[in-house]
Amino acid sequence: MSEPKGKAEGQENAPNFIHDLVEADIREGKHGGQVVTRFPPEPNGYLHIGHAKSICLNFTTAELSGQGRCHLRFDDTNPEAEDTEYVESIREDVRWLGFDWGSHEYFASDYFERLYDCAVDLVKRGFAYVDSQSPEEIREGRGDFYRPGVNGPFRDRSVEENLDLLARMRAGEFDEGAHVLRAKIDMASKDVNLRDPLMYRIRKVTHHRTGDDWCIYPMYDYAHPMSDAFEGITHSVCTLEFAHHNPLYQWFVSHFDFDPMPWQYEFARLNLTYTVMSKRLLKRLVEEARVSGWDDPRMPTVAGMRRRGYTPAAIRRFAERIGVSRRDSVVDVGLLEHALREDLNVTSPRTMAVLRPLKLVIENFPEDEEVELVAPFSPNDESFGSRTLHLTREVFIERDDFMEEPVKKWFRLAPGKEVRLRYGALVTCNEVVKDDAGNVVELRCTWDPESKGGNAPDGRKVRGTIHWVSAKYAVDAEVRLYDRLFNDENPLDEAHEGDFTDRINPSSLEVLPHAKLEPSLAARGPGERVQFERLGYFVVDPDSTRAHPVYNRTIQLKDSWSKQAKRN
RNA sequence: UCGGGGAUCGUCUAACGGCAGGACUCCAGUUUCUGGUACUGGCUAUCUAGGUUCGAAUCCUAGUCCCCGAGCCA
Repeated sequence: MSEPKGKAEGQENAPNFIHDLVEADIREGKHGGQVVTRFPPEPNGYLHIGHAKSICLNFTTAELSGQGRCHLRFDDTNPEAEDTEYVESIREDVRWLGFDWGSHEYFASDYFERLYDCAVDLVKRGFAYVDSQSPEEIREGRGDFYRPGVNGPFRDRSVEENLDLLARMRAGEFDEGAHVLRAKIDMASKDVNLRDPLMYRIRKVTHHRTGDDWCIYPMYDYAHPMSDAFEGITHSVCTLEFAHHNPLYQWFVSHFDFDPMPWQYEFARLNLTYTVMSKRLLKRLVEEARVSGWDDPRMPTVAGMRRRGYTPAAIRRFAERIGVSRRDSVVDVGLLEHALREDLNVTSPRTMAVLRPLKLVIENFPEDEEVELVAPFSPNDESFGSRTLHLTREVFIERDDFMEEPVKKWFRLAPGKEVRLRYGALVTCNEVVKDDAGNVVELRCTWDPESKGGNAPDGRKVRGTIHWVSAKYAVDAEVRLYDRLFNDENPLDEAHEGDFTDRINPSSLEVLPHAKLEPSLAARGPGERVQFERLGYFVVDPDSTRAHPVYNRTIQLKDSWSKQAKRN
């Protein structure tokens, strides 16, 4: 049965070689058609967009099989780095992204006893031994890329002695570094990972879950494949830098009778332009207070993106679009931003807010009069409903929407020009009021009372439409304007002088303390997303209160005018 | 001096010996009470050199460049 060649024509399927390969396994009935994957973070930090790619991959791969499942497993084998704080944030982030691991939440630390038993078994069968060399001696004995390693003096200890030593390691009789358990493989292997890799080390450190029950902890290389096998993982998906571990992974699991027998597959990790992704660097940003924390809206962490106003759907869509391959790549952050706008465009109510207010007085509008206007929350979707706006004698408009000496093709307000106040009325600017320093402080206009709602009865075309807020009803708010954290497409580019923190965009955050909101915006709670018409998408920050609303700019609308203006 | 992985529009990615396709970006236009959205059209790519073949991004040979690997981290 041959598939139609190529997917050309309106291909909706995201390119994804892992999916292709798993689908082939399902077709062939491998593992009885079962697909079990896992997302295995170490709880030592916050998840970022790179993890999100992996989460999406693992969960969607499992979905390929009708009865598949994806586990959430915390790889907590290094007690020094880990903490329950991170466990909770990871759970929250995965859930927020829209994935459900059901009852399949596991910890590598749950397997400590079983891992130990398996280690004892390997010792008994002559596949592991206790090495009592110092760390320096072990490193020396391992050789390097060009020289094979050499067998150490403890490599041929008797099974009895190894068993005794291992038991005493566990019992806490030895200091850290005194002994380690090593797999007995091949010190001369071309593959450095196979030169008797460490399985256990002594660490007298309290573990966030097992407390002081253990003072020996398994290494990733041993714990990870075994944990996969314990859980019945069929497809163990990880990033490319683990590719060298595959032979070792297979070595460990093949010494036991697991069914299914897991296999490891590697894909290229995500890199984004204008972004740093490594935990180490993100940590520096936090510690050096370049950002407000792990959930700073400029951070590529899931928590930061959530606070920024990203939607889970946008992130999932992005992950699907960029595909999965084995090629090192740097994805243009514009792709992420596009996926974001695409989702926000169809999910966000339209509202009006003025970021940098300029007062506009309608001189022929009676002082105490108000005009009620019904404005839809969406231009294309009636289900969003509408709200009532009040046009009053004094309104605020955006400073950027007025130009005293307009450039060519300027559609907005200028002396003598007529514009539409969106859903409001047509107004013409008559006079510009300035302060002593020559700054424009107020605009005096007249309106066409016949244009209530926004259109003139004579049908004349008015090109410019600007947003506005009634001065009488406006609600004061703080608006935080976020932009890309770095100026440089590749903040880590070594061709530059200095360090990546020198490439931080100084205007990645601008706080506007006195923005003016339409009243409907004051009642919204943290996490609610809206569009400020003509400006961008915004989200209510957790800092927001009824008395002091705070909105974060998620992303600007595409702006072909500013592009054109730059060319002029 | 070793081993592994990789190279296709500016970016990400398809094509598995048979018309180099899609998405983003960019450009031009239509619609529009958001200079938004939607819609239409357009530009742009097979690392290099040989070879096999009617036909090569794909197979072969030789090279070039990039990434990863020598933690008692994951």
